[in-house]
Amino acid sequence: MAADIRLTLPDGSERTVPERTTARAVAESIGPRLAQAAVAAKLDGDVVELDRPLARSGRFEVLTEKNPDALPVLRHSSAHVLATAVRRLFPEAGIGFGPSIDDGFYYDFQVPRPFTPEDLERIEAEMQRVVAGDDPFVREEVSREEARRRFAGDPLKLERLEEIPEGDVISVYRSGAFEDLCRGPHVPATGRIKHVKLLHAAGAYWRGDERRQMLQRIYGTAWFSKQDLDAYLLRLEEARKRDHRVIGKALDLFSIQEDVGPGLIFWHPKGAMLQHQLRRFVEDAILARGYELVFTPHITREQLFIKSGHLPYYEENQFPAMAAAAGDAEDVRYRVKPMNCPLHILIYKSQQRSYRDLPVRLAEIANVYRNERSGTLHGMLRVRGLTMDDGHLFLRPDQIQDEIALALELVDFVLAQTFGITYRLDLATRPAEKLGDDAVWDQAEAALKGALEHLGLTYRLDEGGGAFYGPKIDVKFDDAIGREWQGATIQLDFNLPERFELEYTGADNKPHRPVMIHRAIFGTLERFVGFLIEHFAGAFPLWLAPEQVRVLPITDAQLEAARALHAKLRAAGIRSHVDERNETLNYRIRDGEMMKVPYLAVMGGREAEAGAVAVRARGAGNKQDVMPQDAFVATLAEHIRSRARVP
RNA sequence: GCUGACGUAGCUCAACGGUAGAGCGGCUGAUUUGUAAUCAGCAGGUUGAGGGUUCGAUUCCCUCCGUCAGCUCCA
Repeated sequence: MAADIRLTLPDGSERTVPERTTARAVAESIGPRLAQAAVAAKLDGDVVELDRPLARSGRFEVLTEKNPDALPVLRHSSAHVLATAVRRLFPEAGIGFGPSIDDGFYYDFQVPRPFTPEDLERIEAEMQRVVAGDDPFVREEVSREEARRRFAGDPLKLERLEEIPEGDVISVYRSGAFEDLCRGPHVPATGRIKHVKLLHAAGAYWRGDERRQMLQRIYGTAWFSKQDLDAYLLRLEEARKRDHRVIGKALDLFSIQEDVGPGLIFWHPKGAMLQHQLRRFVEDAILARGYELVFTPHITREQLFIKSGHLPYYEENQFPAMAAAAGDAEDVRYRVKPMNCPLHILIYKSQQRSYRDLPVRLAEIANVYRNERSGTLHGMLRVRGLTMDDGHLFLRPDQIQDEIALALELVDFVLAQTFGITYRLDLATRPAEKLGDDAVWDQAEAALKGALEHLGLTYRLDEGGGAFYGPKIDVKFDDAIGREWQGATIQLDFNLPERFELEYTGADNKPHRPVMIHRAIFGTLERFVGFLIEHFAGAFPLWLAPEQVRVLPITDAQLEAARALHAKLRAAGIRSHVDERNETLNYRIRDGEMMKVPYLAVMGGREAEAGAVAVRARGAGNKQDVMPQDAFVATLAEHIRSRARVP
């Protein structure tokens, strides 16, 4: 009666087994050791547990601990073990969701008081007892009525249950005394979870909605081997050393001062040099691409932002209004700008534009201020005083595709070709609170999508992630500990031209409405420099490094020769200084390496006499390169000119 | 903004009801050094701010400010 199904194994061979054979049975038929090592199985890309009867033919694979697809299964099961332990110690705890995430898992609990670090220790110890129990994970399919009965004491689970569409399978997983409404899959038994560690607890809104209750979320990580777990914990520690806040302090790049306020960056001389070089770089790049630089005021009458729609759509991110200026009517108020677009629009509007003039490309590296919520601030990566490398393009509709392509080319030139950064693209569509009609949004979203697809770029869809005035293509990157941030952005806008009644005169001698593109390449200098610090771990390429060469005379006898080399470097535009401190050479080399200076130029008696220099490149250890001073200067000057990624 | 943890010398950290300490860094002196820390001495703190409890508070309690992690929100 049972029909046969055909399973295609990874080696290409086929196996015919009766329908409803379990994955475990198939694994056993392949080999007992494979069955021993099996964690779960995969049928046509879907991960299933070993005891699940197979219902259809397809590509079949046994997942062992070596297979990366097995890790999410382990981690999801670890979340159940966590919940089991919490329920044992805190029987009154309500349960929310407990998924696997990158590198680990979490589980949300509804508890009368938040977990303390001591609670976490107790919970972790209890988890070890759950693991020792080696309870099998048992899957059961139940009716909606039965599920309601079983989760009667768990209001969060009941809420979730009611969202499962009629006709869908409702599955329940039980291990020991713990039962969860869950899709699975799971490892065979709790005993498979050996190398698990709880990391921290924090509040998290139920369903990610800040209007709803806050649950207590416990984060953990789980691995198949102790080595993997230790390696992961070491990786976290190493990442902490790359943190731009740590390096920024160690290399004296920037500070944030309580007297002045959170989210406001002090660029110290070395950090300011980074910003200076980046500004020069991007200004050259955009001037070569037909942009014109502008400068606009930092504060404007509030009326401008009412007209643009920033008030009220963006009001919660703006600083409150300032009083009227001397001589103004009393009801006039000023705002510090959170964006530059309305001001650039006014420059566009300051004269009549012909279709021949378009595209008009205006750019400004401008300071804007946004009233970001206090809990979101993060070093240089999320600040209240932002230095945007902003640009606004005013186009004829027929120029949209080309200009988006040019903007994407510029992004790639700066990020990938210059810095070697790999980035991801998101297409962010209309948000809930938005300006303008859906028809206009349809058009704008289609144009961005068309440009991405025309260029053959892969992208993710960020539903609802657009700006209030238009959809955008965002560039995303990760920080040292894997958090995702947005850098460059290209935004298409049909709304602001409408609100400001922008026009150009067409070939038909009639007025037409231009389209706008808002774009930033770095995003903001704050976030970009913060990211670069982590990307390079403070070891910036030569052209960007605040201090490019440090000249080290071995003894005072070489002081004059060292100063002479320094003068040659300076004359060639190279940022150098002489370390004249009364310390051993070893001490000064160590300091130079720790300060990430690209080249240490050691000047000893032999070199001074020969007009040479002993060059130690950053990170090259004690491998030194003795060369004529002129050759050294010329080589560096060329690397700087070409923005080579050295040393 | 919300939940929790944490704020001690320039930096990294000790001390946890009884006169606040170390290493690094800084300064001074000696040393003149050949590829990742030379030695010695000295200076440096109303323990984030304000209140309270106490004979006595860095330590316990409250409020505020800030930082960190997460959530939410965003370049």
